[in-house]
Amino acid sequence: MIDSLTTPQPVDFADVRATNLAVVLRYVRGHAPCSRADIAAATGLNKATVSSLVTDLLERRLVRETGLTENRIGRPATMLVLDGSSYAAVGMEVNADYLTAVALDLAGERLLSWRRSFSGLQVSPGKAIAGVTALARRALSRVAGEGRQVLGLTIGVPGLVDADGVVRVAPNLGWREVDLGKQLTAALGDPEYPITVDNDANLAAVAEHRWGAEAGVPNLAYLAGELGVGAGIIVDGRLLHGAHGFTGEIGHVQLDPAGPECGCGRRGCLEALAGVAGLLRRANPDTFTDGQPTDWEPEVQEVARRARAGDKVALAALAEVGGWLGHGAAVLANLVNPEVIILGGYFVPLGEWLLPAAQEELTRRTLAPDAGGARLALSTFGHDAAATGGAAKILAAVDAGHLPVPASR
Amino acid sequence: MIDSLTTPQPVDFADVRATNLAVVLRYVRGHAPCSRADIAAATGLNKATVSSLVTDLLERRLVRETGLTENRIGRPATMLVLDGSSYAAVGMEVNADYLTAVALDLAGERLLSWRRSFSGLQVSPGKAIAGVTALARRALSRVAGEGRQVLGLTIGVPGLVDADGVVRVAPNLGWREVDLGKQLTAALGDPEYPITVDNDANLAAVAEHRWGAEAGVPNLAYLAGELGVGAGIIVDGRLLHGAHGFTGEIGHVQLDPAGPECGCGRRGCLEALAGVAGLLRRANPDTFTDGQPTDWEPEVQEVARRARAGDKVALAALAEVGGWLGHGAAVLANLVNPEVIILGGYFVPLGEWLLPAAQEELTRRTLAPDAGGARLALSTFGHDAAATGGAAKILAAVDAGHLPVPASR
DNA sequence: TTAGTTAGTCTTCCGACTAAACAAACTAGC
DNA sequence: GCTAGTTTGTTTAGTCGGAAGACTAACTAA
Repeated sequence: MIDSLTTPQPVDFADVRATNLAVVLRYVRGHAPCSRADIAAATGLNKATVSSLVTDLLERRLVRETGLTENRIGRPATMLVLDGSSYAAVGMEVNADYLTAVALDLAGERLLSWRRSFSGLQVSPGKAIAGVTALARRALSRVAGEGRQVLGLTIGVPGLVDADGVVRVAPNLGWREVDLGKQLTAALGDPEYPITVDNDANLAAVAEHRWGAEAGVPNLAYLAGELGVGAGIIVDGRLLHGAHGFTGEIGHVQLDPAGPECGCGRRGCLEALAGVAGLLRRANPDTFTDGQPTDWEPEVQEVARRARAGDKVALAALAEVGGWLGHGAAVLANLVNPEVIILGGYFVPLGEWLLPAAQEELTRRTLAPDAGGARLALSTFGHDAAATGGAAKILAAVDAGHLPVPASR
Repeated sequence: MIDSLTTPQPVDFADVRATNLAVVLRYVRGHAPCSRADIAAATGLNKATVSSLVTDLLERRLVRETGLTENRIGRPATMLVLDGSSYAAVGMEVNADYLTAVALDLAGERLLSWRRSFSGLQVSPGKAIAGVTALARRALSRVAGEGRQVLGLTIGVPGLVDADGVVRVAPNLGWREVDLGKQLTAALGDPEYPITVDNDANLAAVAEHRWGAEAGVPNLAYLAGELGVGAGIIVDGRLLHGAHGFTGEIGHVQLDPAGPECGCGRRGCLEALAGVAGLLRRANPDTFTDGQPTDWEPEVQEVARRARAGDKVALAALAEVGGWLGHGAAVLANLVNPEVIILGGYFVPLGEWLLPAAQEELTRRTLAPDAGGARLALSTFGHDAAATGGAAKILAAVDAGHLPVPASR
């Protein structure tokens, strides 16, 4: 169906063409090498129409003929594959500990995946943006050097990002009211392609939705455990943004009024119970100090090592944190009813010990576990989930019909 | 733009026509008496196209010429208004205490609003469905008697309703796995129009979104306080359904592990703290007994009376419940970021005393109250919010392009 | 070599929108 | 009262994109 909920948005032929081009493009993406006849049969479009659409896509270099023909009875088919080579989408992430840049070609092939250490809290927003710009420039010139047209750049930030790309608050970067989108656009010289900013968990959810182990599941949530805890929520195939773009802020939902103190001033927030600091406090009752650890990865690895070795304190800490994680996941499950909740961040390396307790608690707390309960799963992305999601978001826009105009010719 | 996220869904001229018919219809609905020229100017459609579309809508009797012409320079315009008279949408609600039926014409005018007392818990699902069917028949024959074509029937149920219209669990009706949609369809003799089932809070949210005091706000939630507490969530203009249709089940989110016992076996769920029983327990510490009150309205009125008279116990109970209500609303606000949370059910008659504490608590608990905080508001619908929403959902489908085929002629 | 099968293109048609001219119906002003 | 001006809505011609089906191409099988 045609979407027409927002008021005066008439439709004409260009829209029909764009939509059908996108339909064909998506089919080619999803069904690897396929012929025009396949497309016509599957989509219901007329053979002639498919031919015309494919010609258009070939001219735009979005699709390529492999020449290979199958070996069956009848005339052999010229097979089509997605031609990623002419385009690239760039995703980035700013985090307390690192900057990440990922570039994907149109087919989703990873062109580059860079990571640079970075101290978000120790530099001013201006300096941070300079660092981001530098990394973006390198990534952009790399893909441009390969002759690719850049389709867009999306950057993920751990904080509240409004609809205009302004970072309203990012506690773990020390940012308030930073207009990252505008500044980055200016620094990169107002390029043609769109530059957008989004919450990191939102982007990670998009990555999972598109290329993760649970790709294609229309209702999923991504729950990221880092210094903060945030969620990205996809319902009915759409990423939720809400009135101001601040969905999924589950980190400061209070689970236990008698719980440990949280940075926000309250007690027993999910973040305090199941954020990195919450785990490390419990796992290291004697040595833990309350300053936010900038680079917590070694400490998390140490906890994993102890758990593997059977350390009682570590195992108890993991079970308890797992329980709170399940409690938090249950809030998500009850409110937005995802089919699967994908855990990211430090939950992944410790998943082996967190998951059993978390899944049990989650199941206990969902109203109809047999019918509506959510599964927990571990993210298969590494540190580049959000950056990959940023690139994925751009490719999703192409799939939705915003085809790039042919660059040369 | 044309919506094409779900995979193979090509578009042709019929879709273009349907979309543009809907565009014109929505414009007429929103801009009361207006001329063809107005529509063309506002939508960007060509005057000739608008004429053609309007002719089509006139034939379908969705729109009517008022004949009235404005008194300005130039040729007078023939004004168009929505013609509700040929169609009707029926919404119903099954509740623990009553059955409701509402019929609206296409313009949203209320054709009937009936309420029948009913004891959900004291009759079998079969008997209950017989009662629903009887009321539905009366409503349907009434609107049919007025010469109206029925566009659809939607029925709201306080419980988990899956995507197929099966009521999986409805604690306050004592239902499990009741295929209400199928049974009602059969009982009404497989009519042409769609018969659907949805959660009552979901439907109430639709009603608010369409005709409430906050109509048109694209991000809103409806929080219903009855025996249970449930939410309907609209994000970016769409009602959330989730993987199984079980969104908004906030009633058994635990806010206080040390709180009062809840029917679900845990402690301190929002429902136990801020459901009707939770309030009455606190307001009547001496006389309250724990059986679920079937008809709680008189008792709520009594609490209101006492509050008005300055009764300390009642005021303290209301302040405390208001606080928990704000806490629950904050969970909603942090997860799905609505602009406004509309309170329904018993929260309305007691809103005067609940709101201050609730709003304060909500504001305290949202991460960026200045930027993303949600407002609380009271529903302006009475008992027929869900039923009205059921009818509204059908009219929304018409607005989205599912135009009825012309009945006669 | 011929029959059968499948792929893809070509041609014709139709439906829906645009553009621009035009007819209709009014007001304003001399 | 007549003309000029203005606005509405229809008519006509033209364009675009998809559907249907004939047709060509290229192969397998026997």
